[in-house]
Amino acid sequence: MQTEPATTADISTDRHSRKQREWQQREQLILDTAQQLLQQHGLQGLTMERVASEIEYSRGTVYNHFASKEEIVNGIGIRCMQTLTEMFRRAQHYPGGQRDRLAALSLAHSLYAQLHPVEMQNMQLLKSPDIRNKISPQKQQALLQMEQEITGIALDIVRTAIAEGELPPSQPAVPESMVPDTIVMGLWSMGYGSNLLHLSGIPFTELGMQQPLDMMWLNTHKLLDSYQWQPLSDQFDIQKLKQTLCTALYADEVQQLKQKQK
Amino acid sequence: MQTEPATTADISTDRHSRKQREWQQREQLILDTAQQLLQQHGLQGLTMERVASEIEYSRGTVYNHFASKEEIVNGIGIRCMQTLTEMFRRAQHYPGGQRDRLAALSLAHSLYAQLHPVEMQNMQLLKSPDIRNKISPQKQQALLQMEQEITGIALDIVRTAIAEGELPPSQPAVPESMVPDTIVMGLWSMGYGSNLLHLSGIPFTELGMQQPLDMMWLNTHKLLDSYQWQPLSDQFDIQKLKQTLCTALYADEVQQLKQKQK
DNA sequence: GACATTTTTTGACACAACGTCATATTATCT
DNA sequence: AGATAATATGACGTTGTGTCAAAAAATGTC
Repeated sequence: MQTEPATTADISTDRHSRKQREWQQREQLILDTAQQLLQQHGLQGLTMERVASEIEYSRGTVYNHFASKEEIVNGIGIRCMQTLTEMFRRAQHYPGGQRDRLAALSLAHSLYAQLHPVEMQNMQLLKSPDIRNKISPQKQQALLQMEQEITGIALDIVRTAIAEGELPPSQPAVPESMVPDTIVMGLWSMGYGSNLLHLSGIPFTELGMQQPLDMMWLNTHKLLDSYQWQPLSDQFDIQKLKQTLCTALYADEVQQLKQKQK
Repeated sequence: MQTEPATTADISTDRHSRKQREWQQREQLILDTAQQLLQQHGLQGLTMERVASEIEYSRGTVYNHFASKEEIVNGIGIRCMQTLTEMFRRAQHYPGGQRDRLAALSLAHSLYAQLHPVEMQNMQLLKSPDIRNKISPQKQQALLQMEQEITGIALDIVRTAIAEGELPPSQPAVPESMVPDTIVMGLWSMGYGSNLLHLSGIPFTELGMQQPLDMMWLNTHKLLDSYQWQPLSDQFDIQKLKQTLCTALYADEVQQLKQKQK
C-alpha cells in the first residue's frame, strides 16, 4: 500500500522532510498542470491520463496524490480560494471606511471571476452531492476551511462598521444578531449570482439588457444604502470609488484582465 | 440516414401527424425518464445506456432523439424553464401592487429551486463553453427563448410599476433607460446566487450564519426599498406578504415542498 | 394480399477514460 | 552490499460513448 508522507510530525531527519517537500512539490505540479488543462480544454479535456502524460509520470502516480478527477478539481478550488483570500486581505487593510472595504470585496470577487472564469464555473459543480461523494471528507474540509476564512473577513468588516457607527446596529425587520449575516449574505449572493450569470454566456444584450457586471456594482451599493451604511451612495461617486480601489488594491489584476481581453 | 419528422408543415395526411405525435411522445418519455434518473442518481447516474434500457428501446433509438447526454440535459432544462415560466405568469397576474408581483417572482424562483435542486444545479453546468459545444445551436436557441420569456415578464412588471408611479423613473447614478434592467438584474442575481448558495451544501450555520434563503426575502425587499419602490418595506409586514403569496399563488408548490421535506 | 420502398430500431464495434493492483523499480537504512 | 521500505508503473477489467451497417417494421403501390 502507498501512503502519503505524514504531513504533521517527522521533520526529524532532513531526509524525510526533503521527501515531503518533493511530494508536495509534485502535488502542486499536478495541480498546475490540471488547472492549465482545465483552462485550455474545459472539464472534458481534463483527464487523469492527460495530466499524467503531461507531468511525465504514469497514471498510477497521479492516483497516489488524488483519488479521482473530482479531487483534483477540489484541489484547484482550494488554490482558487487561497488567491481570492489574499485579494480579500488586501481589501481588509485598505485605509478607508469600512464601507469602502466591503465594497472592495465585491470588486475583488468580480475581478477574480473574470480572470478565472473556467475555475469559477467548475467550483460550482463541486457542490453537487454526487460529485461530493467522490471527494474524501478531509479534502472537503480543507475547502470548507477556506470558505470559512473568507466569510470571516466579510463578517469582520461589517462588525467593525457597526462598532464604528458607520452602520446602525438595529434594522427594521431584522433581529439585531442577524444583521451582519444578512448583509454579508446579501452581498455574497448578489456577487455570486452576478458573476455566474455573467459567465453563463446568456446574451443579455439580445434580451434587451446590459451586462450583469455593469449593474452589480450599482446594486451592491444600493443594498448597502438600504441598510443605511454611511456614507450613502448619493454622497460620493461610486464609479470614482471603483477606479480608486482598482488602482490602489488590484492594479495587477486589472492589468492582467486587460491583457487577457486583448 | 434517419431524420426527425418535419415539425412544421406536413400535417396533410393524418398518418404523418400520428407519427409525429408518437415521436414527440417518446421525446417526452425520454426526458421524463432522464429527469427521474437525474434526480435519483445525479448527473453521473444519468447515462444513455440507462435511459435506453429504462424506456425499453436500444441506445441507438435514444441517439435518434438526442445526440448526446448534454442535449438531454438541455432538454430537461427547457422543460424546467417552462414550468418556471408558468409560475411566473401566475405572479404576473396577481391582483396586487407591482411590488408584490415582482417579489412573487423571487419567491417562485426560490420555491422552484427547492423543489428541483438537482435540475437547478445542473442547468448551471449547461452554461460552460465546452458543454455548450455539444449541443446543437437549434436546441440552444430553444433554451434561450425561454430565458427571454422569463426576463420579459420581470421587465414588464418593473415598467408597469414605473408607469403607475410605484417606482420613480429616475434614480441617482442610474441612466433612466437602464433602471428596469438594473433592478431586474439585481433581483435576478440575488435570487440566483442565494439559491445556488443554498444548494451548495455549505454549512452556513457552522460558519456562524443563517441559511441563505432565510435572508434572501429580506434582502430582496431591502433592494426594492433602495430604489424607493412603494410601498417601502417598513410600511407593511414582509413576512405576512410571503405567507399571503404562498397561499394565493403557490399553495401547490408549498404543499409539495412540505411533502418532500418530510 | 404480395412486393417494393422507406423509416426506424438494433446491437456489434472501436474508442476513451476510469480506478485497481500485482509487479518492477528506485531510494533508504544498516 | 544486501535487506527493506517506499514509490512508480502499466496491464486489466469495467463502464460509457458515439457510429453505422444490417435487421425489422411500417408504409405505399398494384
